[in-house]
Order: sequence, then C-alpha cells, then structure tokens
Amino acid sequence: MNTDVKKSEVLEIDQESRTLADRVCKQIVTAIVKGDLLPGQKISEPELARTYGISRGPLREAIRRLEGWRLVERKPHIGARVVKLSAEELIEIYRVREALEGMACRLAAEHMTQEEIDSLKSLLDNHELSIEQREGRSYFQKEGDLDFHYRVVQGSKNAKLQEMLGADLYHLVRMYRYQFSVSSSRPKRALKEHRQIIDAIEARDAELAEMLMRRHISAARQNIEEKLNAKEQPQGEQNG
Amino acid sequence: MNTDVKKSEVLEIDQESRTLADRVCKQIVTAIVKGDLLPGQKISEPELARTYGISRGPLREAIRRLEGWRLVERKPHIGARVVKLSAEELIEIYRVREALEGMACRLAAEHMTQEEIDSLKSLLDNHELSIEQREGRSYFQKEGDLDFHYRVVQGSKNAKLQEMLGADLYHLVRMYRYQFSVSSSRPKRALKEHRQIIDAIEARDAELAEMLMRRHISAARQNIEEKLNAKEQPQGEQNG
DNA sequence: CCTTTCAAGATTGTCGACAATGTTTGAATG
DNA sequence: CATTCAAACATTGTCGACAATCTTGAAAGG
Repeated sequence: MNTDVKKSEVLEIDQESRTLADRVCKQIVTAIVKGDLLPGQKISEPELARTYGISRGPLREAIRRLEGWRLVERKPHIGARVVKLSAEELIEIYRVREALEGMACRLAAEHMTQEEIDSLKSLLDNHELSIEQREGRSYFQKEGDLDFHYRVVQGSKNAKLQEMLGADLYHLVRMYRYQFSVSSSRPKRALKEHRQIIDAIEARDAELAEMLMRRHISAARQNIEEKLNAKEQPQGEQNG
Repeated sequence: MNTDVKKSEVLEIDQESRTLADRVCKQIVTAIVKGDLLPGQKISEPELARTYGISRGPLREAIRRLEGWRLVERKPHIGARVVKLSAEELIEIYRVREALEGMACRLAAEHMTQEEIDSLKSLLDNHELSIEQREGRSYFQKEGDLDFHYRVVQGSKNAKLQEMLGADLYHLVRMYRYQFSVSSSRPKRALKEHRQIIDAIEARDAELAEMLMRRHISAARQNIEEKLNAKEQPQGEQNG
C-alpha cells in the first residue's frame, strides 16, 4: 500500500476537507474562479446539492462561509448569487491592493528569507521560459502573476495581511481575470517589473520595494481601466 | 396601529435579520465583542442552541459565516472557538489599519461631503463633552473612537475599504478593547488628534490627512505595545 | 389588450433524528 | 501505581421532512 505517499497532503487536505461542507466550499470557490459559476448568477440550492451529490445542509453551510468571504451575496428567502462587481468596485480593489501590497512588499524586504527570495527568483525564471515558449502564456497571464504576488505577501510574515490579500481579495481578482481576460496582456513587461521588485527585496531596500510594487499594481489598474473604457465605448452591445 | 413608525428600521433590520441564522449571527458577534464569549472559548452548539432557543441548523450556518469573517475558528469534528489573537497579531492589525485607514483618510479628504464633515465635527463636540463630564468616559474609550474612524472610512466612498475595515477589522479591535482595556487611555489627546484629522479633511489636504491618520493609529499601536510589554514583564502571573 | 388577483409550484428556512467522530471514564494488566 | 485499552458518553456532521416565503402563470375584470 502507498501509506506514506503524500503524507502532508493527507494531513492537510484531509484536515481541511474532511467534512462535506468544507469540501463543497472549495469546489464552489473553484467553480466561481474558473467561471463555471458566473458573477451575478443565482446559486440554486437544490441544483447544486444534486450536482455535488450532497444534501442541502452542508451546502448551505458552505454558502454561508462564502457569504462571509463576500464571494456570494444572499437575500433572505430569495437566494444566493455569485457576487458581481461593478467596474468601480474592481478598480477599488486594485487601489486597496496598492496600499496593502505596497506594505506587504516593504515588510517582505525586511523579513523574507534568502531561501524564499531564491525560490521566487527561480519561479520568475520559469515564467520567463513560459513566456518565451509561448506555451504557458495563458497560465502566466491567469495564475503566474498572482503566484508572484502571493509569495511576496507570504514573505511579509504578516498573518493578517496574508488573510486579507491571499484569502479574500485574490479570489475576486482571479474571478475577474477569468471572466474578462483583463490580465496583464504584456507578460514581458510584468515579468520585468517582478524582477525589479524581487531585486529590491533582495537588496533589502524596503522603500524602493514598496514603491515598485505600488507602481506595478497601479499600472495593472490603469491597464484594466483602459480595457474597461474601451469595452464600454461601443454602444448597443449588451450581454446578459 | 403604528405601521409607519420606524419604516427604515423595519425595512433594514427586517431585511438583515429575518432569518434565525442572521439574527443569531448578530447576537453572537455582540456576545463576542462584549466579552460574553471570550477569545479562545469553545462554542458549544447544543449549549448555544439552547441559549438562543433555536435548533442547531441555523446556528451552524451563523457560525459558518462568522468563520468566514474570521471571528471564530473551526476544526472538523472538534468544534468552533472564538478566535484568539496573539499579541503579535493584534499589533499586525494595527499596522494594517495604518495602511488602510491612511488611504481611507486621504480618500475622505477628497470625497467626504461638507454635511458629513459637519456631522463628524459635532460628533467630536459630543465626545469632548463626554470627556469633560467624565461620565461617558468608558463609552468614548470603547466605542466613540471607533465611531470616528468608522465615519472617516465611510467618507472615503470606497466600498471595499468599508468592508475590510468596518466589517472585518473593527470587530476584532472592539473585541480586544473590551477584553484588555487597552483603549486609548488618553482620550483628550486622541480627541485632539481627531480634530486635527477632520480639519485636514475639511481643508481638502489629502496628504496631510493621510499622514495624521497614520500617526494617530501608530500612536495607538505604540500605546498597546507598551501596555502589553508592561503586562508581560511581571512573571508568574498567568490567567486562564 | 392590459392589469390585477389568486392559487399552484418551486425555493428557502427550520427542525428533529440518526450517523460519524472525539472525549472521558474506568477497569484490567504490567 | 502507572499505562493501556475499550466501552459509554457527548459533540459534531449529515440527512430528509415539513413550514414559511417567494415566484409563476392563468383566470377574471376593467
């Protein structure tokens, strides 16, 4: 038997998804992020319960947790819907990220270990390969960028920051990346900025690291704003 | 009949607490914030269900939402406990507040209406009265300060900021204010700083407003750090 | 033809019962 | 006397049924 294979996985995943509610909660998050459940879409309890093969009890508990995470909104006696962000709210999130990740990056310059820095640099090497080969392009656009940001936040060693960014905001960012494909669209430039940031962190230049991260996120925000404007200009095109 | 009395209340409160789960959720938050449920304390489902006179179903849903808000932690098959912050995590929260409320204050200087500013100034007048009369002292220490901060955040007009600060962090701050009484302990000085901040907002000096707010929160953090150190120095004194 | 009303259907909210898992107690053994 | 194991107990997890509320659609009236 393969008892000692993937021991940590057994311990961790088992710990976090031993109940139906926890497991289905993750599945719903994935469905939302991947776009199987679209923003604004109604979440039907009977339908989802059938889909996942569970009863409504654990499903409702999962929805309640998602409600706490602000990934779904609920109205009493009416139902739950996947949260739908307006353009303004999406921009707001990027402004919050600018403040929060700027701070995270400053702290990362102070607290990240050399091992973490080296590992992150090799991650960027992988990203570069993916971009050059044009094969993992969509991966980089959709997930690779957030991988980088996630690790910087981890490096800040501030648990509250990790919660607020990693667990709350990134879900929403991911969701909207999959929906509109408003990802960086200039992977090479983003990669260059990532390298500048990690260099500043390695040099322990906290001030510069914060500034570069703020500028990086600000550029991403402007990029989104442009794309949103470009999409809203053509009148008469309504989807829904 | 009094049908048109408190119409907004009927619409809002009714809307938010029409289900048992929503109502009991609020009750538990209040219990946590007031200190009836202490940090680290186990939340017994049968006991709470009896206390609130409901079945375990809605209660579990309420706990699940609180879990999403990170006010309680759950371990599968073991139970839920009120979250217990270490001294480091409490400090972390104040550092996050510094970044987030600094940003909120800058935005408030740009977006707060004159009516909101006037109302906030009269709130500060009330605080001054309370302090002078020494009668509402504990109210000011425990709630009045957060009232001010809450209104500034509202004035930022950034919904995401309002969520993250108003709905998430302030619960935790309140909880620990009630537990240790590590509130400002210098209400006059805090009030003076609040007045400086609102003056900067009224002058539409965003940069100054941000700086003053950051300094205000930083001072509060240092105050807490001192008190925590003073409490940890006396050895052999262990509680609970 | 459009609006209103009401009844049937579907969905959400609540409950009590049962199953699965943890915890505690106490007896047997070294 | 300490340790270990197992059985009894308590708690958490899951389910199906019923009640309360909302939605839909058809009939009646203007």
